[in-house]
Amino acid sequence: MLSKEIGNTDTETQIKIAAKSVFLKKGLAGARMQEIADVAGIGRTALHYYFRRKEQLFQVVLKDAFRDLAKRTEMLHNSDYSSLEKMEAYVDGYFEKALAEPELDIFMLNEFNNNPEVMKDILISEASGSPFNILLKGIETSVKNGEMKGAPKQILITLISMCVFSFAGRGMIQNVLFLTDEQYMDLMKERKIYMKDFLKIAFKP
Amino acid sequence: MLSKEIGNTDTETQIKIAAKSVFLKKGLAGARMQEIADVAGIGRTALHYYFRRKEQLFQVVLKDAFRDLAKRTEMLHNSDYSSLEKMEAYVDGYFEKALAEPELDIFMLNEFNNNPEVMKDILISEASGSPFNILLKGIETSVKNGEMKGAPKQILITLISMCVFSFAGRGMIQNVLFLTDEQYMDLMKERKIYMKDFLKIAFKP
DNA sequence: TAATTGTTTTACATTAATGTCGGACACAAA
DNA sequence: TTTGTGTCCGACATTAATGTAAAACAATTA
Repeated sequence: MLSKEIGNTDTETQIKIAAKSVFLKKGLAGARMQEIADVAGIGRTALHYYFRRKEQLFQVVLKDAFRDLAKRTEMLHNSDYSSLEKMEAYVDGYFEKALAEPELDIFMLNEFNNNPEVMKDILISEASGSPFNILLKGIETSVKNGEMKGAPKQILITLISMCVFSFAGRGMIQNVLFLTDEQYMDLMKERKIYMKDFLKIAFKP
Repeated sequence: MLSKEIGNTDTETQIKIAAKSVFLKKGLAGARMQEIADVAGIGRTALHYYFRRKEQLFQVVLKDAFRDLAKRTEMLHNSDYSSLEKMEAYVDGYFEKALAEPELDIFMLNEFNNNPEVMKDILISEASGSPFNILLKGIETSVKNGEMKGAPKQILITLISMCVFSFAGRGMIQNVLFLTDEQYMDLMKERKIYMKDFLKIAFKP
């Protein structure tokens, strides 16, 4: 009775957490309702009671995940940093979140490729507006002001590449450089510092 | 006797081509034997005749795909370019291949994450040795010589990021920048030029 | 032509996963 | 106590995908 109240973790959020972890690892097609139920610690039919179909559950998880990703750049709103400072802040925010949940990156990358229409819907429905566009606008004005050099879109892609790939490419990186999980994590912490330095000089006019 | 003839121009390679295209789009779990058979223009059971099980077919496709990826850096062997020249050559080779088959990147990225052991096996079994290590060695000596600045591993990851993400992140890029397929392709052609320029200055001491 | 080999198809068995339905159970309000 | 509500489970029903065995077919070669 009280157990239910205290553990603010009611079944529904338990399920969402479980589903997220399974979907991140296996993708939509690879995920099994049974496994999600197991992870959530409930019966499979109870799972269906909350989310009638797998697709439905997936949509919910996807939207949440996207919101998480978007949060990584939340700090950029209303900020009056310069563009370079914004980039630094972006990197900081990004790496902080990503170090805690490295699987999210590859998942989002896949979703953007697999059902772009869905992602487009989500992008539109999120009032906040795409965080990337904020960055792009900033970069564009910086280039005009002569603070930065290069084609704005290319600069943006370079920045995103370096952030996203660092985590989405985890398997590749570890395999190629023969790194343990700890070594990888350490390398990423180092990379956060490295990138902030790098960006400062790389786009200097 | 000669029935088999040179070059399996026949069903078997037809199957491999079909399987590759389906696996690239849907992944292992999402792919259906029926669909592969359809694409190959044969019956589903004939497919089983050639490759008894889906897993087996997948392995074959995966190895071939990896070989393709590795080929992108083939030119670096035995070359006596400087490290920067090697990077340029790498970018050239990479973009050339990737522009022709953009889906390969996200596929490989996923495979490295999903079954790293398999990828490790492939890496080892390929006598050529990991192409990335050739790059890394080159970068390391360049840094020692004072031709380049920065931690070698970070430089390598930056380079790979920029190549791989450009194509693996296609969905994300198109969605965020509102690009049609043509516009995306054009942007990538532009990016190839941009990157070669960029790399030259970005790592200068 | 008959035998041999290799290929494809038909028809089926098996397995696995999803989704649904009726009830069981706990708790709360009347 | 009864009635109602929300939650969860067991037992199906359904569907879909995989894999296999045996027959049909085609092409080649003795």
